[in-house]
Amino acid sequence: MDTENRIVLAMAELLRVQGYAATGINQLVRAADAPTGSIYHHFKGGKREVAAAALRQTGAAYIQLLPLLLDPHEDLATGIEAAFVAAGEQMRDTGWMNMCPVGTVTAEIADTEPALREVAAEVMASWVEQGSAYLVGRGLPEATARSVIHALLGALEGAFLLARGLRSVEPFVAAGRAQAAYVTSLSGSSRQVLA
Amino acid sequence: MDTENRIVLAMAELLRVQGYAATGINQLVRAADAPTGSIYHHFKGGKREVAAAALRQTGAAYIQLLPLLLDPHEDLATGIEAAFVAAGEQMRDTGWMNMCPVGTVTAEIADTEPALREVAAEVMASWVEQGSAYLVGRGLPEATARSVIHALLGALEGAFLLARGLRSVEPFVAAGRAQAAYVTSLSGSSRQVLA
DNA sequence: CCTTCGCTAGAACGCTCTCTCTAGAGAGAC
DNA sequence: GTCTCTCTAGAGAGAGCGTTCTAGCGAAGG
Repeated sequence: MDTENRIVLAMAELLRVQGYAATGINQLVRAADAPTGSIYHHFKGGKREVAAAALRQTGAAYIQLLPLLLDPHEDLATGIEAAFVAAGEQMRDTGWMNMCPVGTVTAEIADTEPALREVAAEVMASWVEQGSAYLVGRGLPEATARSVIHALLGALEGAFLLARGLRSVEPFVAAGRAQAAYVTSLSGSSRQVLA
Repeated sequence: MDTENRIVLAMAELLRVQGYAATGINQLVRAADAPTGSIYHHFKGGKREVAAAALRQTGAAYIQLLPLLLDPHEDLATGIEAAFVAAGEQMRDTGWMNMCPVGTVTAEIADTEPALREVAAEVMASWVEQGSAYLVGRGLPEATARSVIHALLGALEGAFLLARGLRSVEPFVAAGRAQAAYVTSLSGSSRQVLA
């Protein structure tokens, strides 16, 4: 793998685990096994630009998990519940590391690093776009799909946060149950969001 | 107000806005208008101990909002939906600052500051405890209440995160709608979680 | 062969960080 | 008064930060 990619991947991993401010260039140098000079050669914007690249790359990768996890289930609600449980178990099995650098970073830099916050917003917006397109494909009306994907993404990021603090899969199980019930209620007796 | 309290409050505010790693002692000194010496006099553990106190204090304060926001509504689901919308509007009106230091901090320090992570876990556990007690008081069975409060807290923290990145109230509206539908489904036709 | 150029390499700079240390102000006990 | 003790006050140490800079390696082109 080339150096540039190693740098981005190492940065993504560090952001995921400890956020932006706590991640130093020296640490990145060690993790990516690349000299300081190379980092500034490939990313003239320095630490900030490497972080932006890492957020974009992992953001694009993560949303592809949506169809991967939900396609196998004919019933959307069942698939969602299973996906949340799976995410929780994976988190537990990897020592409660947060699985989403975008989530880890957004909170801490939103008011101190405007450029990075915009990158995070861009990534999240693309999640909403692609996610709601997928849900439309699964039979939800456009407006409903947008609302559901917002709720799903929020519940997922929130579950990561709680699980990371509590070191328990319970937030994932509960979130999956709630989102499944919500989605079920949409196609059930009342279709109030459809209008 | 005495110095010790000023320090804790200033730290809570800084954590809320920019997280733990990005918050420096000098910044805290300026914000709390207290000399460096005083900080280390009151908190021998330094920055870490101040942060722990701030997390505990705001954690205790925040859970008290639950009855405050939900008591006025006879229907639990309606109250939840309204509370989410209100939280979103307040966040928008305060310039999209995250309203929860615990959430802002947990992700970034979970793997680098074990002592603080434990404090965050303590705070979150007390939220679950007090929150589920409240929901039991509102008529939910014990096990259901625990699951619901996990889902609610997760959805709330997740909505903060998304809203902070996207600078939009849409995550709050969507989360409120989803959680309301979930709670309604519990007392509706099917009581599957009750067993 | 030699030149060019993308990239590696890491020393060094100026700055900021957390924390320690010494000095003294101010209130209360006697 | 004066002794005591809590707390204020901020300069300074030592480490680490992000970034810049110069030097040179090694493959491609002529």
